[in-house]
Amino acid sequence: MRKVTATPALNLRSFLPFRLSVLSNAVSRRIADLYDREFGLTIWQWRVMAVSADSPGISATEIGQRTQMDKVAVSRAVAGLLERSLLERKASTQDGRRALLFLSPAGREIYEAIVPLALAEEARLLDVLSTREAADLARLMEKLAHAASPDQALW
Amino acid sequence: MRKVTATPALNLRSFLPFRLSVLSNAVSRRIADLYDREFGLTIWQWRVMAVSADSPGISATEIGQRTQMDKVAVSRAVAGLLERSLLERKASTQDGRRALLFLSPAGREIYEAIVPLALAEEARLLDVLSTREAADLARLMEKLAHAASPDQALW
DNA sequence: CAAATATAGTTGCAAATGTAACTAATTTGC
DNA sequence: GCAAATTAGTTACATTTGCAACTATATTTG
Repeated sequence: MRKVTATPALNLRSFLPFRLSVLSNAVSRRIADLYDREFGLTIWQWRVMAVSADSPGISATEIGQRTQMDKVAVSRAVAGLLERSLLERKASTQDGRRALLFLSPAGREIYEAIVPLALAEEARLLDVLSTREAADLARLMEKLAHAASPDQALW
Repeated sequence: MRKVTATPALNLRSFLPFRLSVLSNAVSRRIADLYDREFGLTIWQWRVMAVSADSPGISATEIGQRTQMDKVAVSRAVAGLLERSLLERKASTQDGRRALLFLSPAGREIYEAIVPLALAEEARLLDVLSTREAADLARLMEKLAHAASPDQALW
């Protein structure tokens, strides 16, 4: 009797990591275009602005934790925003290493202009799902996030 | 009566494009580590190998279409694989511009070693979902893919 | 309280990536 | 059947990214 060693099939098109990557890139590209075209911002600058708006006085390290950016990426995004005076920085009085970050008035203005556009873009995507489906998706992604990175909360 | 202009809330943590990006990165990182650590392959080299295994004699352009890689990325991944003799290339007799790509025996050997590991990694993720949930996820991602990129099939 | 260790953030350098220009082969349209 | 336009794939250059080393401040420990 001949031994048959079947190679298990791997079809890229149905391989979850591949699909996730392609979908995420397609979605990101659309909104990155939006931020860049309209406001000259990178995705990372936008993320920094978003958490700074949410938590004025946040530090770069905390931004990194919340946004899953590494500290170099945060540092560079912050530098770009300071350069354009969209962000303001004060040294912490308790800890001279930390810098507290705040949106400047100009930064807040841009932030408030972007928010509705970003939400509209998200809504455009979610429009193809029912309320129930959108909730399911969030729940399933939550589970996957936990499986992919058990030790740390991803968001 | 004072006019109140409420800024709509945007919480990064619940913003779909952000979540997708973070989840996709977490998943990709795990499997990229696998390909790299064990076999010295990049994700793009792995993708090229996967479609070459599936469709021997495929061209670089077709690989790009199937994997959503741009042609420069394909060209570089192919160059790296040729360099290591994991891939073989013949000119097409019908069209002198096209190059037909095949896994070499060594390439096939590596491919067959990776497949079970990649599938195991995928299974490890999908383990946290029921069969039903996994099917739902695939369906929801399909819908989003269509919404994100209406003109072209993403996979 | 001084030395060692840890943390916040930046900088420099190498590798990866994207864009545009290019070569070579093919197809189109007159 | 030949000039113009198109397509496959590579190369060159600029930009982005990731990692390690660095500076400066804070904390720990003996």
